[in-house]
Amino acid sequence: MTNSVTVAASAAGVHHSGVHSGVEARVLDAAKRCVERWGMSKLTIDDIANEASVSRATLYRMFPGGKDVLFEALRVRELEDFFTRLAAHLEHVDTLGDLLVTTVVAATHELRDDSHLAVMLASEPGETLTSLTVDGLPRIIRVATVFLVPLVDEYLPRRDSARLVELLARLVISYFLAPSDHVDLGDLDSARSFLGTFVLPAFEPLVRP
Amino acid sequence: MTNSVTVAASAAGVHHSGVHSGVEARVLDAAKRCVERWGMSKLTIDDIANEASVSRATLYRMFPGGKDVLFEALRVRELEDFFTRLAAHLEHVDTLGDLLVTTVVAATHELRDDSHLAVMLASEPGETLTSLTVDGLPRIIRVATVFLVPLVDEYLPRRDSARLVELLARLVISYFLAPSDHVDLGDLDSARSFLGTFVLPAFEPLVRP
DNA sequence: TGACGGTGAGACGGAATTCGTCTTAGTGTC
DNA sequence: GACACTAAGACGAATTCCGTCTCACCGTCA
Repeated sequence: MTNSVTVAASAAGVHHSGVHSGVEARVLDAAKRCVERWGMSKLTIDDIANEASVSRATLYRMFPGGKDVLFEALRVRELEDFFTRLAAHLEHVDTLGDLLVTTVVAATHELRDDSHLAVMLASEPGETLTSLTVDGLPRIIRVATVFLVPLVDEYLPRRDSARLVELLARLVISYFLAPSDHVDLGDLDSARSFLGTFVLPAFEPLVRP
Repeated sequence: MTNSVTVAASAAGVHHSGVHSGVEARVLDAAKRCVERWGMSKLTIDDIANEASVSRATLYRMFPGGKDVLFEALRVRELEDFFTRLAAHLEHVDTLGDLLVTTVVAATHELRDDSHLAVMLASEPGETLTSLTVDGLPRIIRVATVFLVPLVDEYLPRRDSARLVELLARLVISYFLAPSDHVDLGDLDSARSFLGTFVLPAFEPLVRP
C-alpha cells in the first residue's frame, strides 16, 4: 500500500469490457466488510480475495495497483450510491428553496445513517476524515455536482448552480462532522431557517423567471 | 505464535519479584482490547506493546515466550476474576441447595454479561470454544475447584465436593454455550428445579450432619 | 553517592508474511 | 475449437514481525 498522498488517479476507468458479472461488486463488498472488521492497517489483499471468494490474480486483474485503486473504486461507488439515494428524495420539489432544504436534510440523514461511515470514523478517524475533507472533498464536490447541478439548473444559470452545490456539500459535511448548537441540518425546520437566512438570499435573485 | 496444541504451561509463575506496579495489568488490559479489536490472527506483539504504552523489551521481560504465555496469563487472570466475582455472591447461603442454585445462576449471568467473551465467541469462535471446552475446561475446573470446593466443604466430604464442583462447571458451560428449551440456568426457579431434580438427590444423602 | 532493578528506545539478523507477477489448467460461451 | 474469464498456486522481492540484545535513563535504597 503506497503512502503517496493519494492515488486520486482515474479509478473511473474501472469499468471493463466484459460482463463484469457482479464479481467486481462482490470484491468491493468484501473489501468493505474487511476494512470494517480489521481496519486499513491490518488489511491484506489476500483477506479481501478470500472474503470475496476470488483469487488474488483476479483481484489484481480487476484493480491493477492493488489496495490503492481498489479502495479508490470503492469510494467512487459509495459516493455514487450516496447521491443516487439522495436524488431519489428530490423528485417532487418545485422551488429552489425546497430543493435546497430537501437536499441538505436528506444528505445529513444519509450521513448519519451510514453505519459503514460510522465504523470507519471510529476505527480509522485519520484516514476517514481525510477522505471527507482535504483529500476527498474535491471529488465529493465533483460527484455532487454531476448529480445535483442538473436539478438546480431548473432554477439557476449553470455557473451559479455549481457554486451553490459546492456550498451545500461543504455545509452538510461540516455540520455533520461538527454539529452546531444553533443549527441541525437534519431537522427540516432548522435547515429551512438556516438556508433561508444564509444561503437562499444570495441565490434567489439569480433565479430564472 | 506457536501452533502447539496449547502452552498450558505454568504461566502461574508470572508473579515477579519486584513491585510489578500495575504494568502487568496494563499490558493484560491492552492485550484484551487488542484481541477484541483485531482478532488473534492479526495481532502482533507490537500492537500490544503500543496499546499498553510499554516497550517490546518490557513485554518480553514480563512474559518470556511472547503472545503464548501472555494470553495464558490473561486467561488465568480472567478466570480468577470470574470466580472472585462469583464467590461474592455466595456469602450468605446456608444450605447445600442454595449454594448450588446461587452458584449456577450467578455463574450463568457472569458468562452472559461478559462482553469480552461475547466478542471473542463472535470473532474467534474456534479458539474461544477451545478455551472453554477441550483445551481450557480442565483448567476451568481446576480453578473452580480451588475457589468453590472450600465453600462446598461446609456440607460435603472433600472428595464429593470436588466431584460436585466439576459437575456444576460442566453443566453451566454446556447450558451457556447451547441453551436448552427446558432449562434456563440463569433463571432462579428453573435452576432450582433442575438442580433439585438431577443434582441434589445424588449429593444430599452425603451431607454431613 | 553509588549500586541496582525496572524501564524505554531501538538496532540487529533471521523468520514469516505479504506483495505483485506469472504460468497453468479449468470452465462456460459463442 | 477459439475466446474470455477465472482459481490455484509458484516465484522472487519487499515488507513486516519476531525475539534478543545493548544502552541510556530514572527512581529507590543502602
